[in-house]
Amino acid sequence: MRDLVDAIRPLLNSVMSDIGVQESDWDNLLASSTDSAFADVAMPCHSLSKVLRKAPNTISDEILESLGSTTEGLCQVSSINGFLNFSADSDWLSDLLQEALIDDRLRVLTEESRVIVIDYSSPNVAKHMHVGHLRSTVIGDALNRMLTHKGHRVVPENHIGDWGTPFGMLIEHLIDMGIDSDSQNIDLSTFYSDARAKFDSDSEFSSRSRARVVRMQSSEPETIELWQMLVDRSLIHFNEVYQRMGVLLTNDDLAGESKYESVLPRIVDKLAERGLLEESDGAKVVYLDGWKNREGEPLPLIIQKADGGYNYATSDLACILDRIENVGSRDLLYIVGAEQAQHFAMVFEVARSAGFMDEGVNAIHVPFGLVMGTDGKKLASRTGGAVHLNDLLIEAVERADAIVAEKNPLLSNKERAEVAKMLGIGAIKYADLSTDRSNNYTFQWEKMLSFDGNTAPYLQYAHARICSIFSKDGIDRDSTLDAEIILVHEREIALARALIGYPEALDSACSSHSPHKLATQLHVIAQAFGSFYEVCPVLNAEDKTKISRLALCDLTARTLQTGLELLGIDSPQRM
RNA sequence: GGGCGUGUAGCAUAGCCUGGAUAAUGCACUGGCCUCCUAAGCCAGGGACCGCGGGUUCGAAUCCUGCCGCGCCCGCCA
Repeated sequence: MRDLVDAIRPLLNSVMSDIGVQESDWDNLLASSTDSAFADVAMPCHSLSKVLRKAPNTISDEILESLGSTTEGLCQVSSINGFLNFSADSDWLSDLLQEALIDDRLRVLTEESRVIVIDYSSPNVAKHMHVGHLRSTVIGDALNRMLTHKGHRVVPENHIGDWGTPFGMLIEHLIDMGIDSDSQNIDLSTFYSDARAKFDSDSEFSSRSRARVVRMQSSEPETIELWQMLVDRSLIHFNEVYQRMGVLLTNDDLAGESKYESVLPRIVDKLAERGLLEESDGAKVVYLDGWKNREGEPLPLIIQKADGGYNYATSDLACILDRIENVGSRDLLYIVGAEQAQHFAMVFEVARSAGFMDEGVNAIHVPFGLVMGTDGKKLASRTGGAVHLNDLLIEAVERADAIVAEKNPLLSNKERAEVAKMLGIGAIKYADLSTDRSNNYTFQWEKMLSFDGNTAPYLQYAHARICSIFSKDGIDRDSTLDAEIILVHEREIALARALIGYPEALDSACSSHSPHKLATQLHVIAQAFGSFYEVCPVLNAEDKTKISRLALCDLTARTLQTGLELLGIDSPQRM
């Protein structure tokens, strides 16, 4: 109810100064009511009793009287127990809805455009994408869409793991398997583990693997060619998964570790120039105040290993410099699991100390919890290994297909397949995006694919029901744009309240990087619609009411569809 | 041992940043509602010492503090 607060504030301004209360004393008292049963907006006056030396309910009574008729056409005001309660008038609500109706952006404002780099997904070359990449990819994709919608230039960066010591063994393994063979034939599900097993058991293999790393780092053409084969094979896999998931990432967004490899020595030099580097057991490290290891000794951030190799931290520092100097961004988001919180805290601190970023740069680790199985442990396959993301997505669509086939046998095979994809993928994404990302969440097929509750199918169904109203009578959706919205029934008014909360929820979701705040509001809207639709006939209503309700339906559908799209979820017309 | 996160009805969650009234939502449960626009839905009901103890405050799920449980992290992996 941000809009109502904004509308009431100027009215209170003069009243409050008249009774002798400074703006700073009441400014943040005026806010959305904690309980919508009382009011839309409320102002508790208890803290003012110190200033005015009067009882809270006397104060709220006085303010109510002073407001007089100024709130007419805006809201009803009452004074109870020291609270001023403001309830929006239906005319004011309908004015806002009509604004939204003719607005492609549904009253969502754009912000002053910033360049925002979002680092997400980050799978590893030569490995299958697995469930560990799910949340980063889904949350990152949603934030990408949401922030772009708010008017920012989002630069997605997929920091794939395509460099480092494991590539020695991977390349040698590729050679062993026959380099002439088509890279299409590389089986990513076993490639890495096969190579690792040989590396651990075969000393001849491990020694040539180590030699291969050196050749790779000196950019020996033959080695790079083999490396590129592995990368290319993996990109085909990544893109297959991304396409199936419907996320925005493409090859243009790749910013793998190999991209930064050549500038790492420069990073070391810069840190040395700043006097930050120290030597410890042959490694070059930075010690930061306040960080201690298990033994209580100073904990370093390792910049260069004793063997001369580099770590993830160094690559991250190079990334920061690149993003600020070359991409021109001052907003860096890292959609990475919560377990890496310490790593990022240290990296950001070093980057600041080294002058890579000043205080005005927002480098933010956006952490998330684990995906748990129903056994309460980190989700794993039956054999204990990581669950392949592709398999998960395929299963989601298969399960959705079976449900749709049962619920709506009339759909053609083609349409059912399309709907199943939207429902299945939507269900997985929504399950992830509808709760606070910092919680661990339990992966449950039945729950996420249920048509009841706070799920993607429930929201999609609400949308599809509205579409079917329009198609039933062959009514053009755009025909309602100039409709007069008349809110009479309490459930029409409840739906209106839900709808005007959309822009606010989106803004809140963006500023806190918490997509669930948008998801929660969409669920409120879908619920309010379901409740409205049950008792408010649309097509069978009289002229003006019918047009008004059609407009309300259209606005609801557009809000659900747009909101879901911002979460990366499609809304079928029929299901 | 230190750090980060988390704990809210049987279960899953929102609310915590920025304190406000009878703690909200979903699943499950109980009962009701289809000759009428998708019942894949809707309505009603029961169910919570908001982990525990202190503190601050007129007022604490929310802020501070101490415990407890759970998860994760704590030097050459990423």
